[in-house]
Amino acid sequence: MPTEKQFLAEYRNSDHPSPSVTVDLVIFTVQDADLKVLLIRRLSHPFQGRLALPGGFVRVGDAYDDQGEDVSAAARRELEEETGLPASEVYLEQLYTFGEAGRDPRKRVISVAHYALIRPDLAPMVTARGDASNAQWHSLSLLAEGEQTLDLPADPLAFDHAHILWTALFRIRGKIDYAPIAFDLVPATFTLPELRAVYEAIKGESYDPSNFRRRFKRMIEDGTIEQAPGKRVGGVGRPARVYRFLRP
Amino acid sequence: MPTEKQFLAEYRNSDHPSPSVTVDLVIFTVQDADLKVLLIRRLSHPFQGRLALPGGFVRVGDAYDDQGEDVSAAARRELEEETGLPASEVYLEQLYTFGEAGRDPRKRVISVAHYALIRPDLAPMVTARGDASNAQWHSLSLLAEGEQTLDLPADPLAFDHAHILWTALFRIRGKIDYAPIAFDLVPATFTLPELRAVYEAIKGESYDPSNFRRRFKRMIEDGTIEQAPGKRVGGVGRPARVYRFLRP
DNA sequence: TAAATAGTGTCTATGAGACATTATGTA
DNA sequence: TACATAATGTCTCATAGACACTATTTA
Repeated sequence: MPTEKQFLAEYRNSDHPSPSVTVDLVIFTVQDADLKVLLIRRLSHPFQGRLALPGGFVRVGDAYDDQGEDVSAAARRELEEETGLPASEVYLEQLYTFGEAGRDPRKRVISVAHYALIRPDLAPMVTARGDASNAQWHSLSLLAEGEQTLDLPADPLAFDHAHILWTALFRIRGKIDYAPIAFDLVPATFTLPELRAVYEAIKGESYDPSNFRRRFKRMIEDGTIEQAPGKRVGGVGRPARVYRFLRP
Repeated sequence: MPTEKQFLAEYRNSDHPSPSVTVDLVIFTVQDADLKVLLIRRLSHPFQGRLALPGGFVRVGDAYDDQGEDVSAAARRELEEETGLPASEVYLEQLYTFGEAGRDPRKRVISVAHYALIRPDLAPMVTARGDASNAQWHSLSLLAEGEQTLDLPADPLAFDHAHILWTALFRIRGKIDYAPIAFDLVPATFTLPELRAVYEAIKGESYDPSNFRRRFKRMIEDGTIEQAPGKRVGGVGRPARVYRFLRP
């Protein structure tokens, strides 16, 4: 009976074929009360010319003492490569793993999809970079209203990315009701109307301003958000108070 | 510029090393008001002799026209192999993908964890089979009370399986509040006290029988559950009415 | 001053927690 | 009949929806 050490020393990889594993990213932001997602235009086959989610391969090592990068690290790395933003400034979470055979016509690819939330003050930096990233923000407002499929007939997404995008939208719609993810879609200081616009963009429905206010009045009493100095000036109408989210 | 067809014809797999992909299963049942999970005793290295979650490799094909089985199909297959039950009788859902480098000391393995819910009338069949499956039900009642780590010091689980198990428990604790998963943990006909025992086992807290009853009175009015003929006889005390869940 | 938007107050319906009370079976 | 458990009823409080009203800014 070998010891565990001996077993590992003699272990050889089996000869079964292995899949490739990728991470795909559904990167959201809210600009002008409008939910947007970052998509790239594919330059090569397959699905050449189609819009697609940003993503890439998980780097795998075959050395005994280096198995490569964590899947979560691959997601962070891709996020930084695609947006130019440090992952520390972005909310990033694993979404779901899409592992249907044939979802990539080239070979067996299993995708661990993630979603990310970009604050609107950082969103313009993503598309204003000089480098070769051809990523653009695309509005989801048309889709959110009709609850239709996310495949616009005129411009369907590559691979199963419409399915992934729909899954991500469904996830944040559910999660915003019980987790403070809306604060990752407003600037560090924000007004209650701005926060409400995030909820309305994600849920695709309007909220009563008064009742929405009351909902966050409790968070002020809790100490989860606090009033910040200054007001939002410049627009028409009464300026709104400014708040800051205190991450627990 | 090649067409997509030409591109695919000329496509060759890159020479990057690929990971192995497995599915691991967190299989729950509730017996005698007690949440239980199905674990196997590992017979070989690594972690020989330790308890572990059932699981296995996703079968991957390298032929152009056969990329192997879907990840979800692999989970169903493993579920049937480990339990002997048809997957159609079991609730099965993807949980999370665990892709940390080094989580398997042999080589890079990415695990797409799933969880399953077995009705208590089927649970005895899982462990009463003649074949070589050395799976056993293990109670989680000790762990649920103290909210401690799931690694019992005396018998820690193999790999990162304690982490996976904790993630699954956390998931069903949240999901039972808004999805009808409790009905997958009672027989086809059940009493309200039986259903309440499932909630109490999963949440690790007790429910007021009266308020719990009111909560499901609405489902009777909705038509999501209906009264079934007969009563639960045999025990002491007043026999309880029997209900049936009408899957929407 | 008018328009626009921010913020407050109030009425009501619904649902949950706590707990007393009644009903129906078995030993 | 005593006991155990199922089922019902009630009181109270917290919260959400609807909506009327007040406050503060700009044009």
